[in-house]
Amino acid sequence: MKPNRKDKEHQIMEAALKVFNEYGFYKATIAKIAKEAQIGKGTVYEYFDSKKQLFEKSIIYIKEKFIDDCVELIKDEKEVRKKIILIAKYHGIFMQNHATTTEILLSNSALLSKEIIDSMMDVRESIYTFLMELLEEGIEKKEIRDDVDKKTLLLCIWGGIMTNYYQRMFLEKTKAEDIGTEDIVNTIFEGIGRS
Amino acid sequence: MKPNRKDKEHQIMEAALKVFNEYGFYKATIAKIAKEAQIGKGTVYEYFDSKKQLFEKSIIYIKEKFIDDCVELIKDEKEVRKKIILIAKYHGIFMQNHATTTEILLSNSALLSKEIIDSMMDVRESIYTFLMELLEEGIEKKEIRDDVDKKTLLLCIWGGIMTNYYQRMFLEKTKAEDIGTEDIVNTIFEGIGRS
Amino acid sequence: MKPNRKDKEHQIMEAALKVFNEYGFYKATIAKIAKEAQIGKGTVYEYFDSKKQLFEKSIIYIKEKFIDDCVELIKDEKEVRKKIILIAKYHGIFMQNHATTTEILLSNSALLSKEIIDSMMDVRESIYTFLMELLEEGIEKKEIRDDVDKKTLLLCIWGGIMTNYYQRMFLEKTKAEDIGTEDIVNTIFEGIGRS
Amino acid sequence: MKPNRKDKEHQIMEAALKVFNEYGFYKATIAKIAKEAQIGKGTVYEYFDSKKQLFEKSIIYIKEKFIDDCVELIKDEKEVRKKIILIAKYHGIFMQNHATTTEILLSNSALLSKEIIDSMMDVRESIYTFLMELLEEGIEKKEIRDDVDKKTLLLCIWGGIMTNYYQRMFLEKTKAEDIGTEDIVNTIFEGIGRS
DNA sequence: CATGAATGAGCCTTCATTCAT
DNA sequence: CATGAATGAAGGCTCATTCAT
Repeated sequence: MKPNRKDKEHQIMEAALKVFNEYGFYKATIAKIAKEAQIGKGTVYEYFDSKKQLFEKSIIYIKEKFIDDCVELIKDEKEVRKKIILIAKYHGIFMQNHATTTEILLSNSALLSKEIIDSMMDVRESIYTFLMELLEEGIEKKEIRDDVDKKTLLLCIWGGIMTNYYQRMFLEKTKAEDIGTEDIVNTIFEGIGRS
Repeated sequence: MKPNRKDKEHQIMEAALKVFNEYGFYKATIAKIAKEAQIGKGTVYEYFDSKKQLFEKSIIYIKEKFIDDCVELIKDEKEVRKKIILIAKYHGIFMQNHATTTEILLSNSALLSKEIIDSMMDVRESIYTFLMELLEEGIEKKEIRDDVDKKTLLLCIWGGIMTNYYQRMFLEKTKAEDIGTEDIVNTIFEGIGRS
Repeated sequence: MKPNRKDKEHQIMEAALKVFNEYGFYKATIAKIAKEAQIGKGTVYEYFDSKKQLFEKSIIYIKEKFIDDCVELIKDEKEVRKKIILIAKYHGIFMQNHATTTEILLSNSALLSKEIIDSMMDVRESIYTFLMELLEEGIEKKEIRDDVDKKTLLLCIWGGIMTNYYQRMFLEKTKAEDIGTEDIVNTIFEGIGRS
Repeated sequence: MKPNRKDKEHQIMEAALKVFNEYGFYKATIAKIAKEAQIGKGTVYEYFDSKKQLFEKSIIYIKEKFIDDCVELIKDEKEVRKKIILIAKYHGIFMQNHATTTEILLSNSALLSKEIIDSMMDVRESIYTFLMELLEEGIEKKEIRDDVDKKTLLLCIWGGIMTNYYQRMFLEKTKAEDIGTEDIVNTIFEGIGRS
């Protein structure tokens, strides 16, 4: 069974993600990516039109992988809060392996030209769509309050988790598995104010 | 009264922030910055050693401006929750004017090479230090719970606010002044869970 | 038979020598060298890391060519004095074609930054090593006196020849083949003093 | 007595020689020279039209100083061979202090653009003119042979001395005063061949 | 006169992209 | 299909020179 076109595309995207991750978009070079993928530079252009397109397709690819993994991960869990904890944990592991790229997807971007930022919006939207379904399930199950704008809730959850992970992992060099996810998620659920 | 060295430095940094903002670090060119500042390319190098240094000094400059403004803004307000609302609102306005650059400071970065990311840590730390003082005041005044790790609380607050603003402003194109800051902050204080 | 990597390197170095020769190191530009070699500017960097490296490799290349040619030239000549005459003559021709560059190798340098001067020492040393062998042969054959420090002898021979050629060719515009090499070498052998 | 125009010119040229010496022509900057001369950059241009002119006037200045010093130094010496030894020794000291610049004058140049090389010819010529007078004196006094072209003799003497000094001082890091000038000059007078 | 801030031409170097093999 | 040699546009940075003060 010889590897088909899709396999090669994946192989290139995996390499690209690794290199984008290590160097960021601008300092990542096609040469480095090709070397990482153990193919020739020209071959990259057989599968992708440009560096920009390779980047975009790579983050879409990784996003889909992330969402698929999440769906699988939470399928046996009933409680929404616990699902969120599972996703947050998984996201931590994911970040550890995909660092920069993951952030591009899930957190706020910066230093990118508007052009690149635009190319990431759709990806963010689909993450949010996935999370929104979870949130609606939580509202339905009366785990989550229904008296506040849902998008606001979503962004409070996600922003709280993301920012905690980002700070802990990238700035304080804590390992993903050592982060107290439960505390974070509980804090977001229960609020920071004194009741 | 002829403009002195500091004035020119500020003039260049303002231009730099505008251009970094518009194009991101890598696509911003010294030529563009010089043109924006209405000076010659060489002049930039009379005041800054390199593009990297100009970037770093610019974000430190804007951060200090942001913190100074915040201090001024909240000095007559007693309640910490309201102080946070004021800061969140101001931050929205600030983002509107400094967009990308502000985020570099306040949100999560991405796509940057590790080198640049490192240069931003100190800046982030000083923002967090400022916010932490606020949070400790809130704990003392019994507005904020004291049974959870303070850093976690801080990151939940800030992440929630930032992510909401980011999404609303950059992705949904809402104007800063139209964002329901109170709802966001209240949600973070009261939690997203059903009590 | 397509040209291989070595051929291209040589092609670039030949062009580089021509341009360094014409303009000196600092005024020679990669653009000029590339144009001379009839290739793109970027191609130069496929074969050499930097302008400095290109310069260094070029002078090493030309030195080796010079020494190889000399070895070939003198192999059938028995008398050392005549070998030296042959080398001096060949050196004149060589200078005519490589002017500045040859001098960098064989004469005294000047106006170079210390960095560049350093990079030339090894090259000079290997020329001297080659000539020293000749000199030792001359001592053994009793053609050359053995009561004076050998390095001093070497430098008197070479300095006398070089300086004569330099003056004649570059300052008086005499053609290499019109220089009375025998007179020069004889003068050095016999001394300038009245016996 | 306020310093007049000539004094300031000399002050600048002294500084220029120091800097040209340290960095070579191309890496020497007007900024460095002005700083060394403890004046403003603009002031240099009050006295000299361009960097090139400053360089040329500086080497002419130093050459005249060198020749004047030599004339003074040898005025009480009768024997030409000893005069040459004195000059060679003084030249060594001079090189030590003016290194690169001296060489530009006295040895063979290299790596310079033709333009600069041309500007040095006159200077070299006047050194040779001075030495030629000495040589003619030697011929008259029957210290030096008269059966060989005088220019050839001159260049053999000077080339032998210069090359020895250059090698010893710059490549072998010997101090000027430790060089066996007598051996060198004797070798040139007596020849390198076995009599 | 003296100054040094301002300038922009110019150059080395990088790298996405192309294309002949 | 796969390759990687070749390319040239583009950008950071330097520095001789100018000129307003």
